[in-house]
Amino acid sequence: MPAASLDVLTSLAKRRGFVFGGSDLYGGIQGFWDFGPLGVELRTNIKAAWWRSMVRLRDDIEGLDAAIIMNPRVWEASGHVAGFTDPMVDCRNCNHRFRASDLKGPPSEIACPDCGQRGTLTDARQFNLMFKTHVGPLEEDASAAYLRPETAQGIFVNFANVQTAMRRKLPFGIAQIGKSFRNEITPGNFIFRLREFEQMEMEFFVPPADEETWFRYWVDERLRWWTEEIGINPERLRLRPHEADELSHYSRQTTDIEYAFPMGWSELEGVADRTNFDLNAHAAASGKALVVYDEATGEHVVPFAIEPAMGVDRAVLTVLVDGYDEEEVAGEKRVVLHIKPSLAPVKVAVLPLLRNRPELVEIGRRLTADLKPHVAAMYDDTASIGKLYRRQDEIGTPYCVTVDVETLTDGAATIRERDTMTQERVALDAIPARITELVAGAAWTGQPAAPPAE
RNA sequence: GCGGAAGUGGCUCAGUUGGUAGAGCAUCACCUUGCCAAGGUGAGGGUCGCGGGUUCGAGUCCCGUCUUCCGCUCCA
Repeated sequence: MPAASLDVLTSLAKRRGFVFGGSDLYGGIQGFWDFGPLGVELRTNIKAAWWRSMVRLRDDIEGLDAAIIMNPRVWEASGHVAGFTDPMVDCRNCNHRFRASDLKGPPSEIACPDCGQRGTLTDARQFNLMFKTHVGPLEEDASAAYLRPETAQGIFVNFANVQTAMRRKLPFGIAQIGKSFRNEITPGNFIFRLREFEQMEMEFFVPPADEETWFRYWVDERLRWWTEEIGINPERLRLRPHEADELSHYSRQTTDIEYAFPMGWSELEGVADRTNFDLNAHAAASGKALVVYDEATGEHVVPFAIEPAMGVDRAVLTVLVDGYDEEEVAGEKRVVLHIKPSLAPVKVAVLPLLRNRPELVEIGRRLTADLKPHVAAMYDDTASIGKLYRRQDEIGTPYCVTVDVETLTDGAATIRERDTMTQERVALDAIPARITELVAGAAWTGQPAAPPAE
C-alpha cells in the first residue's frame, strides 16, 4: 500500500474542503493553513480522542487551558528567550549554524569551526523563533510579549494552582490543548511544519524516584493510543530515542514516535523526560516554591515531569496519509480514506437511489434529520448512486444509507459500509440507533493502559 | 537565510518563433439510467501571482517583488 504523496493529499484536501492554503486569496502566507469544513471536523475528533484518553478516562490527569500570551518572564525563566533569540551565524560552505557567542572572533575574520573554510561565515543575525507582540496599544519595549512557542509553560506556571485546587498528590498530570507559534525558518511539507500550530501536551508529575518507570509507561501508552485509538498502521510507526547531542535544553531523555511520511520517517510525537528543570526554573525566577509534600518521607520534593507532546496538525496529516488508498473497482480507480469511523468528518450520508422520485427524497431528508442529533450526517442527491458513494469514500465517510424504491413498501433502507462495500438492510426506524452503534463500536478499543505497578 | 524548480479557471495541466486564453476532471441545471465515478444537452468560472518596463501588441521577452515546492536547518 503506497502512501499518498503529499501533492496528491494536498490536492484532495483542498478539493474536498479539508485544508486550504492560508490567505490564498492574497497569494498565501508561508507556514499557515486554514482548515475547511471537513478539516475542522477531523481535527476536532482527533482532539476529542486525545482528551478522552488523557483526561476523561483517567483519574490521575487534570485538564487546563492557559492563555497564549503570558508574562514575558515566563519565557526568560524557561530558557526560551535565551535559546530562541541568540544571534546566529551560518556557514555558506557546510550549511552549519553556530551561536555567534560561541565563536572565537568576528565571523568575517575566522574560519568555520566545522569545515575550516575561511570567509564562508555570514554576519551574525538575530534568529527569533518566538513571535513577538505588544500588550496594550503602545509598542514600547516594556510592553513586549511573546506568543507561546509551546503550551507546556502554561502548565508549569499553573502547577501549584491545579495541585492545590484539585488537592492532588503525586503522581498526577495536567493536560492541555492549544495553539502555539514558532517563527520556523523553513515551514513546509504541507501541514507538517507550521508557524501556527496546535499542540496537545501533558505534563505528568512524578516523584523523582519513579522517573524512569513513568517515562517508559508513557512511551508505551502513547504508542498504544496511535495504533488502537487512532487506528494508525503499526508498521508505519516506530520509536526513536534521541541521541545525547540532540536533546532539548530541558530534557534528560526523549523518545520520538515517528511515522513513515511520504518524505521519510518524521516525528509525530515526542515523549520527553523534562526532569524538574522547568519547576526549578520557575521557582527560582518567581521566588515561589513549587513543591509537593511527600508524607512517606516527610519531605518536600520538586516533582519530575514526563511530557508526551504532539501536534494536532501532524495528527491530521498522519490520519490522512495513513488512511489514503487507491483501489481498483470494476476497472475504475476508487479513492478511499480508510480512517477510523470515530474520526471521520461525516459519519453517515443519506442517498436516495432515485432523485427524481419525490417520495424517496422526502424519506431521505427526514432520515437525515433523524440522524443528525446522533452523528454527523449529510444528505446528497446530486449525482448517480455510484458517484455519490465515491464522493463519500474520498472523504472517509464510513456509512452510507441508500433509500430505494423498495423502501416505499418495506420501510427499510440499506446501510453500505465504506471499507467492504457490503450492505445490510435495516428498518428506517432502527437506522439512527444502528449507525450510532456501528460508529461507537468501531471507535474505541479500550481503556488507557493501567499505571505501572508500585 | 543559501542553492535548485515553479507560479494560467476548484483540481491537474497545454499554450508553438510575443498577436488580444484552451483541455480533462470537478461544479451546476435539465433529460435519461437506476446499487458502486454510465450517457446526452447546456451553463457558470480565469484582468494567465503582483508591480513596472520593452513593443503597435506580452501568458509568452526584461527587471523587481510576493508566494509555493525540493534540499540544508527544525522538531509537534
